[in-house]
Amino acid sequence: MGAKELPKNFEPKSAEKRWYDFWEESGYFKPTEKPGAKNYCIVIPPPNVTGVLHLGHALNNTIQDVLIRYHRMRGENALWQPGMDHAGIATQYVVSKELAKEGLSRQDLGRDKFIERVWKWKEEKGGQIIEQLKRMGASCDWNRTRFTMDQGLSRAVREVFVRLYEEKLIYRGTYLVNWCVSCGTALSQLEVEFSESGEQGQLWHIKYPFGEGQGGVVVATTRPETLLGDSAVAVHPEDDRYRDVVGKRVKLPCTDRTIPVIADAFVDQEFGTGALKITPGHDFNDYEIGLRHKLEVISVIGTDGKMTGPAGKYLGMDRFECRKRIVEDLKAQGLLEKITPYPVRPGRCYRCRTVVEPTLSTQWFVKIKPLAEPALEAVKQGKSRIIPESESKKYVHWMENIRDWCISRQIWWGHRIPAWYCKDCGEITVSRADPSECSHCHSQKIEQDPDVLDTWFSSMLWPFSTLGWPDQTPILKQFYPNACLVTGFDILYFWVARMMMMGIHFMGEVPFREIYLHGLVRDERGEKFSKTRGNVIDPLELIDEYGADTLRFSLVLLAFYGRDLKLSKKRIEDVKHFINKIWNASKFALSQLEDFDPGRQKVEASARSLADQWILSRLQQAITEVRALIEAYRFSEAGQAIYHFIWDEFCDWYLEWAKPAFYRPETPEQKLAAQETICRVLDYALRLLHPFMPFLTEELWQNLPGHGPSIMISEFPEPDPALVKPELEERIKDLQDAVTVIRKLRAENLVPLSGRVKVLIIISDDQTREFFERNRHYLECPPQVNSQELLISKTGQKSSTCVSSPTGKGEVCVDLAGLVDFDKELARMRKEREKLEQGLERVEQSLSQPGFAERAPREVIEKQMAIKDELREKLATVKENLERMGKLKSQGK
RNA sequence: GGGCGGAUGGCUCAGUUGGGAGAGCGUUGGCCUUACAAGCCGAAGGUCGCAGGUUCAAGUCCUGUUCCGCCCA
Repeated sequence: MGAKELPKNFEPKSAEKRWYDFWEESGYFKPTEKPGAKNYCIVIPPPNVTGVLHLGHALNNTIQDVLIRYHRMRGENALWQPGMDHAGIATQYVVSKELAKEGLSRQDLGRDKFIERVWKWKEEKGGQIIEQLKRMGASCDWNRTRFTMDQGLSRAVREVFVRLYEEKLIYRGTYLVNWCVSCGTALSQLEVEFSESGEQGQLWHIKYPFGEGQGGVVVATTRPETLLGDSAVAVHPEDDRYRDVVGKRVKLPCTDRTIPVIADAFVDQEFGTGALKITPGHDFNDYEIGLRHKLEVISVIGTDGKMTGPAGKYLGMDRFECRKRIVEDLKAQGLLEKITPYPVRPGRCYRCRTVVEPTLSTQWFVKIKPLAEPALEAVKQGKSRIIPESESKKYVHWMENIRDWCISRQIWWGHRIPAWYCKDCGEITVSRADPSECSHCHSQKIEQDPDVLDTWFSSMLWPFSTLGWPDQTPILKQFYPNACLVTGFDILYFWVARMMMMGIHFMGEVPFREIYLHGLVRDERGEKFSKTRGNVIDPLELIDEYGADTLRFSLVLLAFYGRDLKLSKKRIEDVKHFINKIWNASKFALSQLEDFDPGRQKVEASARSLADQWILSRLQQAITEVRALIEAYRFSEAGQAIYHFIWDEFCDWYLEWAKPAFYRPETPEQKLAAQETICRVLDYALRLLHPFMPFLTEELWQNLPGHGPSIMISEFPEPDPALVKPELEERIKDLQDAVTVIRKLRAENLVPLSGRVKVLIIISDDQTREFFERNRHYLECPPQVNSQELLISKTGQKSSTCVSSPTGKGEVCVDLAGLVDFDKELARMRKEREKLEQGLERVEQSLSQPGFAERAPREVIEKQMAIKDELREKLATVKENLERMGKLKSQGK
């Protein structure tokens, strides 16, 4: 080998840095702007500015990179638009924590100073994830990186808010909302999480005595402290137990109020006592019932989680403390009937895990139905295709049951709501530019709403705001709608649904042609990664240990269509082995190509050997498959197709068959043809693999004779029909079958490769026999048999010391020269016979099935007949051999 | 409670208009065969969750059922 000799192993660290810098400096990440080329745009799901790379990002971005590299290589104008999300609550939390270390709160700093501080934090520590994505090999156009709080994107937010307000699709009102007492802000429904298995709670059975007379009604509740805000007790209208009670009034314990007993069909008669306390101020269902019955809404828990004025003597007490006190007081009054354990599922803040308190509050909302309907239709009509299909059902279901969206948040970091309240006339001014006076009475005493918008309000504009909207930029025209969105199905509602609504509403067209939703990355036991479980794997550590390509390909192989994926070190090791295999095969191939120049040395197709033609034909098949599978978002199968082609076909068969052409060429043309073939196949195989393993493939490709500037901008392989040879493949298959049988017989009789054997192949069909004879070197070459000792014949003269087994086209006999273990061989053959008999029985049964001949299609009948014939022949061979061997054994030979 | 999905060799999963049950890993036997022991060549291993039905033919379609997962209430 010459100067180009490759190192023993692939060294990911140096290759990754080297090639990534090279690509970026060469400007390969930018769209090519080739005139006439198809536009292909993916916008990145913007990671949080506070985020660090986890395996979910790794998967998500690997898939996007596969797509974008694939389409780029197909010659399309490919733009992968990167950026980050300002993550309102999360970022404010991080910076507040930093401040706390200095003994400060955000209130100490004041709003403006705090915001300044957040920006400073963002510049210094935010956005680490961008650098981490680069380590994954992500080929985003980094010059176009956007941030949701950037000026441009903020302008888009304002434009959208104002337009929706003008269209009366945004309104302000006082309703029950999910309130986090710890974060001090309202949350949307989606930001409230429920624990998977429920939590241990209790059910308190409390007696509400009748206002007059004896007795009372017993209610069961998991939240006794809310009774202070009760407005009624409800029972089911058809509940006989309470028929006489409806309309009466009961005394509300711990207060001096009485409340009515009402009838409402919402009540579940089976639950508890069948009587439900109604607290419209602190429960969503009760709120609805309250509306139906015009009940008073009483807030007894404040925004700080402490009891309020209407709670009477419990004023100022924490809500959980109050629960204990209420229970004690009820006990003291003899009103507590019993306590039973009961699993509860309290809603918790997605950010801080505090139990969310439904609270009456004045907030901004988006009236969602008018926006949801077209977005629902778009998916139903296939304008945006959700992949996998099953996910679109969830989308439809969600959209059909969607409720108004609370968009105001009582935090500081985010897009401030562009609404100003007039102190004089009380009217609201909503404006694109900061106003100096009230638009109603021109008073200058106006004050901006202190709240900011839900972070999703800006990210829902991402597919067009990143491209310049509200300006009608050329790039917006070019790349909207985006070709594809790749994201996890966990944010289908949060993000995808909202982008659909906004895209259609403001751009008049769906934001994406296709939406690919992938699963969650889990650990090897199928559990979610979490800090509390302690099973978190840092992708960067994996990259350090195994290389980015290994991680990428591992994720791809596991990313089965529509499923969560279970990652383990073992799977990663497997891919490491595959990479090593590619490396070694390439090393071998390149070592044979040192004197080869594809530009100068033209090879006639006729000079190609059978093996050359075969591997080229198989390559076309691989190309066709990989293209189709990528386009169908079947990444795992695409990866497997490449794996199979490279390992099983290229390495295991072709390289072995090509070796004689390199080591002992019969003619220079033969060697040249093999060189041309190996060069071409390696070139194309690397290109097929490039979207999945960008670094390894570039490293190897740059060593190929006649390579271009970068594999990244080379053309993705297209199948060449002229090279597809199904008949040749069939005949090669016959050879491979024969080789496999020789190997099998050797292996089962423990004959090492060093042990010489004589092989006889009996083939009655003249054409096949002649083909075998002409290509006998292929039977010898993965070295199973010495050429002098291979006999191919029409009829057999089997020696007494041979073992044999049928192949599809004949019979293979291996002479063990006295080494036959008769018992073992007889056992093997009996098993072989048994299998064939079973198979034959099955086929014959299906053939003899009444109606089969009349109703089955001709090709099925023919196929079954062919199978039957083959099995029969094989069975006859085996039976004959069994008999022969039995005789030999009894003769004691 | 409602919606959706899954159940196929020890494990992870393929199986695309119904037509002789597949792959990778693991297990196991044998090989240092000059690209690769991170390798090579073999082998074993499944009544396709259960019960019905449609069909000449069901892992594949229909109905019911059990378990598991996810989402929503």
